Amino acid sequence: MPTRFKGNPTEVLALNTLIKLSRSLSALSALLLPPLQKAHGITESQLGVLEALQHLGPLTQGQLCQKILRSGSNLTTVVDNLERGGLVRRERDTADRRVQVVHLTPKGEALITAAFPSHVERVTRVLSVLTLEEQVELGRLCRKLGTARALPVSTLAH
Amino acid sequence: MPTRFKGNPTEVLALNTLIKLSRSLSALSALLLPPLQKAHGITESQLGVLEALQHLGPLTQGQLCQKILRSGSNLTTVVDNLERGGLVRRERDTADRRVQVVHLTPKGEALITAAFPSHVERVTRVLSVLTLEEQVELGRLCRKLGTARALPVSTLAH
DNA sequence: GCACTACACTTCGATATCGAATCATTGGAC
DNA sequence: GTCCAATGATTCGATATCGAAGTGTAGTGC
Repeated sequence: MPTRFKGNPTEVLALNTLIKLSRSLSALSALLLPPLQKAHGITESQLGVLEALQHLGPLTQGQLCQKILRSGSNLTTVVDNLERGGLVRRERDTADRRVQVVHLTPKGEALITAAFPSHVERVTRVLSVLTLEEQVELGRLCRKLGTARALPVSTLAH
Repeated sequence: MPTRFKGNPTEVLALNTLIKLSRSLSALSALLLPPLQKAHGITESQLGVLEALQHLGPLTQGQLCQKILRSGSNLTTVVDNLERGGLVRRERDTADRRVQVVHLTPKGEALITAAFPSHVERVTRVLSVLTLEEQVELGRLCRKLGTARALPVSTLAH
């Protein structure tokens, strides 16, 4: 499974770590998303949007971009699909007419209320292959990784 | 950033751990993929296929599916795009005519040879926000997570 | 040698995802 | 008031990704 790349040990470690990270998330997604799709007909991104709206109230599309870490153009598509399914509605902000505020509809509210608990249960069940301490440590490492920045090219020259 | 979900602590921990895992990978992808795209015009999946072919030699599409953990239909698309770009070619297996063997072309070989070292360097640089020990531990936790299985529904009833 | 099952891959229709270009609106400079 | 730069969202064209259904080939049982 690990890379066959012949590099120095630090490079091999970094590559293999990234591969494991990527594969673990793929594996989790394969376990968690089909039930959402089959039982409620929604995707991961749609769940993210619905959950944010339920817990935080109506949000602008820009705010939703922040929440689900996707591009603006992607968010337009996801909200389009949710709107077509009658789960959310857009409302133009009267103060700033560039802004679209996204609201949960009663149907969307009902769906997320029905879908989220069992999703949480599945997540908890799947993550339970790690002890609670391991989950904390994994979270810490991921959080630290998330702070990585692309260094300026000049630093390549050292 | 963490979920607003009001559940028991175990559920909240599991959800937050998953969110951090997902966000860390998104953050890494945002750093690593644009350079690949800009400098060489290839995507992450295409890199995965080209790298596998370079290190392992010609592979069937089924074998490539195993390597990059994607569905067969997706692999068809990715190989289609690589083939259109002249980076790989398909060759029908003479012994079993159902099988397509994917080969690197000289152009593909040149591209992956040019692209991979700088990619590895970027990966190493970005992962270096973690110590080597932390990378090892992160890899171990991810590996363990990847062994998670969906439990049968009956186990929900305890 | 025929039928049937299994397997490798492709096709199809859908959603996700991005970046670049575009559109509409806002708010500031003047 | 007019121009202009910035901002929020959409559109466009591309690739990725899936599952379901379809195609063609292999191999098995009889």
